Amino acid sequence: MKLSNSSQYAIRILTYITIQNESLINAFKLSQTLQIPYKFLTKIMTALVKADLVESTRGREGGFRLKKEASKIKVDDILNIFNDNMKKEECLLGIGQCDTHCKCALHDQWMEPKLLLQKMFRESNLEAISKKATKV
Amino acid sequence: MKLSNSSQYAIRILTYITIQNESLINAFKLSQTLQIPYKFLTKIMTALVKADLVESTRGREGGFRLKKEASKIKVDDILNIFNDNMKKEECLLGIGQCDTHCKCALHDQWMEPKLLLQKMFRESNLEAISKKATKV
DNA sequence: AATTAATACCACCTTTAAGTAGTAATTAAA
DNA sequence: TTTAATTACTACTTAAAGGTGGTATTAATT
Ligand code: SF4
Ligand code: SF4
Repeated sequence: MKLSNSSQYAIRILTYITIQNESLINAFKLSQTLQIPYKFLTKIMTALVKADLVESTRGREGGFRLKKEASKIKVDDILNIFNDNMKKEECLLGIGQCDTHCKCALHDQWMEPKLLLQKMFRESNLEAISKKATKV
Repeated sequence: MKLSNSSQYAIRILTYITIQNESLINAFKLSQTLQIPYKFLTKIMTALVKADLVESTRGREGGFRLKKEASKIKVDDILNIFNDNMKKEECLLGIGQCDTHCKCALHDQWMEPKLLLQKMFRESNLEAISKKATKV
C-alpha cells in the first residue's frame, strides 16, 4: 500500500524544483538536498525529461528546470510515468472487472478511499502542493 | 498502490472459507475455486496456520478451517501477517516522521484516505465482509 | 584547443516478491 | 498393513524493483 520509490522521489524532486524556482538545478544538488542516491536520481531525471515535465541543459553549468508552469503539472502526470497512478478500475483484491452487483468482499469499503486518492492525484498540481510543503 | 499478492489471496481464501462454512476445505479445492497457484496457496495457508487464524488437519480427508469465529478475525490481522497493513505512521512520500507543522507536499490530502483505509482494515471482520461479497 | 562540469545512455548488480519443485510427515480408508 | 490423500518443510527459480558503474556526449570556462 505504497507508491514506488521512483514515484516518491519524483514528487519530492519536482516539489523542490518548484519551491526553489531557480533557473537551473543540477542533479548533484538535488541528490544532496533530497538524500536520493545520485545515480538513481539521474535515472529518474531522464524519465522526467522524456515525459516532458522537465527540460535539461547539458554540459557545464547545466541542470534541470520545469518545462511547463507548475500549475499545469499534476501529481497524476508524475505517477503515470512510473505506472503508479490510481486507475479507474484499480482493484484491491485482484479479481478485477466488478461492479456494484458483482463485487468482492471489500468493494464497498474500498470505493471511498480509492476515489479520494484518485482525486488527490488528479487534482493536485505542483504549484498548489509545493506551497503546502514544510519539508521535502 | 496495492496490496501484495499474498495479502490479496489470503483475504479471498479466508472469505471463501467463511462463506462455505464447511468442516474442512482442502488446498486443492481452494486453489481450483479461487484460481490461485497451488504451491503458492499452500505456502500462504501455512502462514495463516502459524498466525493462528486457521487450523489444519493433516492426512487423508484433511484440510483447513477457521480457528476463531469469523467475527473475531479482522482484515488487519490478515494484512499483518504479510506486513501489508496500514500503519499509523504510514508514509506516502517516504520522508517519515512528520506532523501538522512539519509535513510533506501531500500530507494534507493523504490523511483522509489513509484514515479510511486504516478504518477499513481495522474494523472489517470476516463475518461482515463475507456477507457482502458476491464473488471471491 | 584543452579542461571541466554537467546530462544521457547502456549494462550490470542486489534485493525482494512471486512462484515452483520435491520430499517428509500425517492420517483415513482400503 | 499398505495405499492414497492430505498438510508441512526446505530449497530453489523467476521476475520486477531498486540501485550502481562506466563511458559517451555536450557546453561553458580557461
Ligand atoms: S470489487 Fe473488489 S475485486 Fe472487484 S474490482 Fe473492485 S476491488 Fe477489485
Ligand atoms: S507528511 Fe508526508 S512524508 Fe511525512 S509522514 Fe506524512 S506522508 Fe510521509
